[in-house]
Amino acid sequence: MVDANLTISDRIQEKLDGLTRAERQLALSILENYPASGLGPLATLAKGANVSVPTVARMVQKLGYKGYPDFQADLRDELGAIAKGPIARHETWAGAAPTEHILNRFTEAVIDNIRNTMAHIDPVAFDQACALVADQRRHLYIVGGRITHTLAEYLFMHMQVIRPNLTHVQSTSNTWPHYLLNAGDGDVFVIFDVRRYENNTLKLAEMARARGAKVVLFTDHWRSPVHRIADVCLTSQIIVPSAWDSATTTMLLIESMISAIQTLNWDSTKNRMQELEDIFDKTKLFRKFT
Amino acid sequence: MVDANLTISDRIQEKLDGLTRAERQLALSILENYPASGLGPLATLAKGANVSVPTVARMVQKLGYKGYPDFQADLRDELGAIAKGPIARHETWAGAAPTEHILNRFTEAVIDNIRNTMAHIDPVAFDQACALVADQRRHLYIVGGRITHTLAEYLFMHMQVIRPNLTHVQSTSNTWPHYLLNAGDGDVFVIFDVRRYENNTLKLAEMARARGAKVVLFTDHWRSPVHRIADVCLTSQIIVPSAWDSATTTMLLIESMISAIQTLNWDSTKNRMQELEDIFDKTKLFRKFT
DNA sequence: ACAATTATGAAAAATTTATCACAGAGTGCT
DNA sequence: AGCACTCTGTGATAAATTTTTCATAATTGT
Repeated sequence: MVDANLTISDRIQEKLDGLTRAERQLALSILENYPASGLGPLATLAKGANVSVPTVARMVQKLGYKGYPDFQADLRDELGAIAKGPIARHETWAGAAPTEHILNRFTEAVIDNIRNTMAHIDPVAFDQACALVADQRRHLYIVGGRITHTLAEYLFMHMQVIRPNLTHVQSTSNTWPHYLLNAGDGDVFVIFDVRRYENNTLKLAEMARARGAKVVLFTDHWRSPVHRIADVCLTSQIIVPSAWDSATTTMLLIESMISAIQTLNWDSTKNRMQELEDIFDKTKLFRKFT
Repeated sequence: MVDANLTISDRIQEKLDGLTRAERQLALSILENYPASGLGPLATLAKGANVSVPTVARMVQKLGYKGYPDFQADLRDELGAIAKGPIARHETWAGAAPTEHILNRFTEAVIDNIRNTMAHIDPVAFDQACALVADQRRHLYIVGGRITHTLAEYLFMHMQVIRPNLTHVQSTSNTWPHYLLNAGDGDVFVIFDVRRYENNTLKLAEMARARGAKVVLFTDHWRSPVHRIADVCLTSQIIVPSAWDSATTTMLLIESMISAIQTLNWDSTKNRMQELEDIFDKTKLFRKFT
């Protein structure tokens, strides 16, 4: 047992730097489901963090405990102390900051956006969109606007790993008409368009449609005019306490889509990822995971 | 393990009448310091309630458990569910889709990431980071890597509106040494580095630091090696059911930061936004809001 | 008040759980 | 490229905790 006035969670975070890879992996696993996971048997904890049993024993010693049971005893004490005090209901997200701190206000707004977006989304439409984007026979065009081009790029980057035959187009660039030259029947356009909707984007969507391409639209819940011609429309709520709109919810939809498509195309994705790994290994662009 | 939707505390109270004297004595003792006392060794619990060891074993069996460890496991599960809070416990987000639909699974993971990130963030560090990035006397460099360059760009785009005197650098590009030439004392580097940590990014950070610049790091909770030299380190949890990591939580932090800085610099931001509007109006790049 | 029944606790047996010592793998350094 | 280093996991050993057994005490019904 060690000093008080400092939760074990704090202590772990503090010592995080002094820990080795496996130990840190373990420490984070403990914090992830704190404190419940630390109150179970050592072996269970080790398994949950994908580390070996002695790693746990070593880490708790580094934290200053005599052994795992000692650590558990302290955890239980802490739990007991919390339970006795006024049960502060989790109204705040960043626990250490007041409710009015921007982190809490912003996070609350984003959670609300997510809840609303998910409540109104049509899973069938989402699945359709995924199927279209996953279909390797169709050339895939990903289109972003002024603000949304970063989102478009994020999707593009991941789709590049999953499948061939795709292009990133920026509607704000004046080169996009050139891309349309090659687009045709059965191709797919994923278009991002949120407030302030862009005229260029609408034009591009119309022309793509005229050429017989499918259109998947990511927009906010006021809906870009593109939605009238889109085959599938995915809307997100984007309201936050800021002068700008939030892209977080849209990002969540994009990542869900990537995850879904990766599953649909898993065989080819797996191979392509492996190849990518090999290339990175050869170029030694990245450090080994530490 | 038994049915859900009923806390163990409830179940004990319910069965209280069916228990014998010693067992009731024990039950009340458990409830007195719930749930901490039930998570310790059986013998300790027995001693605390002044009953014998087998009494405990018998009572948990009456409650429907196979044995004491089984009882403890259920207690821990309950504890885990409480800690996650009512919002995270949401089972389905996309109401129209089944729980196993990727939208629900993914969203749940992201909410969990957000909760964890916010639980462990240091608001003081966050405020410091905001102050550094907001300070217009310092030149601001925003650095992204292979995956993170979209996030970096997103921040860059917004900061461009808020303040002058900033540069977007890509650590994967081989032009970054040129940017460092101009960097010096008192400048600020916002660096994004998540798994697979990039050697280039680390080098860049080191050199920036050597030149007397401040370093603000956005990373995942395994922490990029850059964190050792960073002045402020903001970590996000990024685990999702996918072959890739999630950028959504990091996006949330970035947007919170933008919102915070916009408030700090509100006078200048307001003017700059107005100017931007005027320019857009002139170029007629965007449709009027409909 | 006595017998039958049930509850309780002490102690031993069985099982689970934690600790220790050692060897292999991976890293970084010269 | 080779050596020394640290870190990590496997298997063996020791410790602890839980379960079971059984004898005794308390309780209830007649």
